[in-house]
Amino acid sequence: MAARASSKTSESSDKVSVICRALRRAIIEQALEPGAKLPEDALGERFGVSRTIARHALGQLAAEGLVELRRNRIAVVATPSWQEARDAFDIRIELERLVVRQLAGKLTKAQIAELNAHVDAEDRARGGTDAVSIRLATEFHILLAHMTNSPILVRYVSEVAYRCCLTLSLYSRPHSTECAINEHRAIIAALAKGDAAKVMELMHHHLDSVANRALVAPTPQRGRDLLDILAPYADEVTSNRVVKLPKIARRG
Amino acid sequence: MAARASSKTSESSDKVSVICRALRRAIIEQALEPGAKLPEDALGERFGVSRTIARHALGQLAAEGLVELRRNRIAVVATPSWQEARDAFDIRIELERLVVRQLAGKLTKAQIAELNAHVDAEDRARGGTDAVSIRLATEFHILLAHMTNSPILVRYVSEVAYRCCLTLSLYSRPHSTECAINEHRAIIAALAKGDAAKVMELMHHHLDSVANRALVAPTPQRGRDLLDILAPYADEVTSNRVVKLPKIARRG
DNA sequence: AGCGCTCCAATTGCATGCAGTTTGGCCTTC
DNA sequence: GAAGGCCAAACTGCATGCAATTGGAGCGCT
Repeated sequence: MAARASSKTSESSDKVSVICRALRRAIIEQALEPGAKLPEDALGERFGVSRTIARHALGQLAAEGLVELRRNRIAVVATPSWQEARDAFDIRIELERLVVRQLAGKLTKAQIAELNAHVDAEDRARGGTDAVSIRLATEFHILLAHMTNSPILVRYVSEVAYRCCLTLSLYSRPHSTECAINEHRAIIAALAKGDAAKVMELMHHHLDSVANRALVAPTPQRGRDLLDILAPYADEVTSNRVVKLPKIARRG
Repeated sequence: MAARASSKTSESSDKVSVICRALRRAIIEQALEPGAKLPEDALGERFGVSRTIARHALGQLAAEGLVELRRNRIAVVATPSWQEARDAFDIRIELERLVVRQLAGKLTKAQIAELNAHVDAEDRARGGTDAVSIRLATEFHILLAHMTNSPILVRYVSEVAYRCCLTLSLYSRPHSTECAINEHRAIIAALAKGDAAKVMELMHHHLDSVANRALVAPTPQRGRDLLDILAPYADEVTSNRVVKLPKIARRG
């Protein structure tokens, strides 16, 4: 029997949603790097909509954590700190353990075939760019979440997976995706077999190793924002009076 | 040592954010029941802003799952199905186990005092309305999440806790909050003692029992939307051709 | 050069206006 | 009296316009 009865969860076809999807994809494929500016005007013009719509889309993406919004400032693609990246992975591990726990032994043959087909696609994409491989790997996890047919779970897994994607582009060294693909296959096998404990363990290990491979170390030099680095020092000052520094250069 | 260095995570003071906060609170205190209509005009007038802003706020709340938005239709306070409510609690259990796992043994004396003070407040509020008790209980959990100082975790725990709040107002029988308060105290004690496994178990049991006390059973009668009830039946029909019924009366 | 100042283009925050869609009542018809 | 069609009011989807804020170029001073 299928994990649950099917139901639609796709986003509506508002102009706002269209822009959200486009930006989301651009971000996770690293066409837009973390820190990239996203002026409302430019987005509106690019997508043929008014600034109102672009603004609304940015609001949605900010709610998902993909975009940072500060009052009266240009929106930028989010630049998670190393710690936030690690936190995201920790949350992701728990959520996806829940996913596979619900799914173990409950998948139809068709669903298993769909999963295998996806991993095949990942395999074929191994020659391509890293960005595509990462996107496909992420989509595998989202596909799993969809099969639980819990819209809330889908939403959270998707969001946190996208965030992880984002951090991979920030902190990851060019990494081989082969073992990840094998781990995907192992997860499918354990799901089919119905061994919940085993598949939870597999998923945990899989995500943990992806995180460890990517988040090499708290390398404060690489892509970190100066203010983040100084934050712990500033915290020791009375929070109102900010330390006066000789012109802090923020990354453009 | 504190769980982590402190940092601000509060929402900005946009008009949009103000409206979001107000609506969120109104919803979780059941001033706005699930299904209540939220026309943009009315909200704008009530809060002294334009429809644009009200609309944006509704978009944010929809992203949090507190509001349902359908194209060209009046926004309504979300009406989660029983299954969605159960899913929300399942996710919440995992997230909050993560919270206490990170917090066990890492709290400062000041933080423990803050937690105790909050539970004292819960105690004092026992005479008041159920809505206030539920809100305070929820805020205890959010306070815990804040102490991890992981913004992502705070966001997810808050969201899912609010959603649970919402479902409590839908499905819960008037329930006594006393045992919940005692469980909160037990969690604080275990956190102070630093017994991670124990406190995870406590949190799991606490949330599970809240869920079980509230989500008594798949009672299709109470507050459920007629279309939800009929959904499983409709699923057995070819999905395109909808069963013709003699004028379905939706809850107004 | 390096630092501080002023001013203007770029950009956001928000309200309003118009067009298209839905809703709910009324009227006709059976 | 019930079913169905019609129409106005209500409401949303979206673009545009205006005021306020920002940040960076240019300029003078040390």
